[in-house]
Amino acid sequence: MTAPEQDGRRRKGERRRKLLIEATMRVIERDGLPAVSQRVVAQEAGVPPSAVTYYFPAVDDMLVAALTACNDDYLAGLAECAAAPDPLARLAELIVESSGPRRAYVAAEYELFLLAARHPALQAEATRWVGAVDAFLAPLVPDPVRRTGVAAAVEGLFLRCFYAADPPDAAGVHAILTTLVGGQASAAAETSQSRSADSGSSA
Amino acid sequence: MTAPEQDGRRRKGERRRKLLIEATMRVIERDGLPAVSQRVVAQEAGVPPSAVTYYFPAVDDMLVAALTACNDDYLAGLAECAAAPDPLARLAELIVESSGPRRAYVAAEYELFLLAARHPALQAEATRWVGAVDAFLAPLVPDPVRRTGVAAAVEGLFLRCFYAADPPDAAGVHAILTTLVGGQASAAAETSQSRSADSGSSA
DNA sequence: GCACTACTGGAGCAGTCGCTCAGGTTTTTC
DNA sequence: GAAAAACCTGAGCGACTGCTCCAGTAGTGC
Repeated sequence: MTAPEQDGRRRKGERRRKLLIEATMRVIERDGLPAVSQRVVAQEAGVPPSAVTYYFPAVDDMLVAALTACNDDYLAGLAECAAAPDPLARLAELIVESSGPRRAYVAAEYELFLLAARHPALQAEATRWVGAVDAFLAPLVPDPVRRTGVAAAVEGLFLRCFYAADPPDAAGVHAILTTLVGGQASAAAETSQSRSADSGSSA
Repeated sequence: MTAPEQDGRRRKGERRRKLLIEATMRVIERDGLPAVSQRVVAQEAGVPPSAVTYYFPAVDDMLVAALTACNDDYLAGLAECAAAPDPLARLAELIVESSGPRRAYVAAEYELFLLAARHPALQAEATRWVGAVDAFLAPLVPDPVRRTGVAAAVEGLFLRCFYAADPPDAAGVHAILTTLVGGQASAAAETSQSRSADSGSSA
């Protein structure tokens, strides 16, 4: 009765499974979701095509696994933002990363949303993400109507950073977020929004 | 020297070209962008596969044409919103339609954004849409920082209406938009935003 | 040693893919 | 009428697709 994580065979399998998911993400980033196929991913990962079939019975399963993993990653990033001293500033950084090192993840995340309309398993993932964003914003934006609007803006900003020719920088995104959250603050106020006054007044 | 629009041959060709684009949109809505192929679109349109090749030398050309047509359609819708007595309310209706009769167009529009990162021709289309939204919001939101935020929220709301299991209704979207635009107005303010200073926005 | 399980990977099948091509029909021009 | 232009199509080629099958190998438990 060896535990799965101690079984050398299973550990090797898990490692390879992860390798395949990462390869899938790279393919999505480079050539888009339509380019994902067993053979392409296999070559990207440096494994024979049949290995892909072994870990993911169908291509669809591989896609779901990759997109779910991507969502996990984003949720972890969001949790990190919430724990930061200035959550909104950290979120702005996370958003801006979409134009650089994390391009693959944004592409995958939005392919996820698009696929969610047709795929029940991914519908749940999309809902999970939306719920997390709402929870993240709750302490900062008490009004639920405004909060939904800010959440929508976060989605839009992710998207814009991904496809725009000249994406905004972290400071710009931060200014936008504070403006939408603050409400009465008209222009990009230089007030560092680091005080936690709003967390106590309306909890 | 007959004008192209009077030539019976060309008119028939244009009609068929339009038919193919509409078929492409239907395929995108039903099975997603990866499902688009010459043969599938041909069957959807009820024409032989070679007819697709005749009008669109490559599948990529067909995709670009369909997505551009979709963008044209959205830009026309936005122009109509700007001309309405209450632009924001009309925009809310346009957004909510994404969960119903115009599902195909939202799917296509976001596939456009995703493809834009890789395809120059679609990059220009995406920029055109973003510019139009900005122009639409300009009279309503003077502050450019806030305006960019509201524009991002509009994108996010479109997306949410598309994939959400229970999408918001027009009144809800309208409340969100007025809250974000109004700034200090916390809940859905009843202020009718019916000034007609935005007649200059063209295209 | 043995049986058992997890993983490996080459071969191959039926189907679809994008795309070409040669020849056909309809419409316009002269 | 003839010639030209635009539109139309069935056949088919090589490449790729998802997926199956099955004879292997490596690691585990006894």
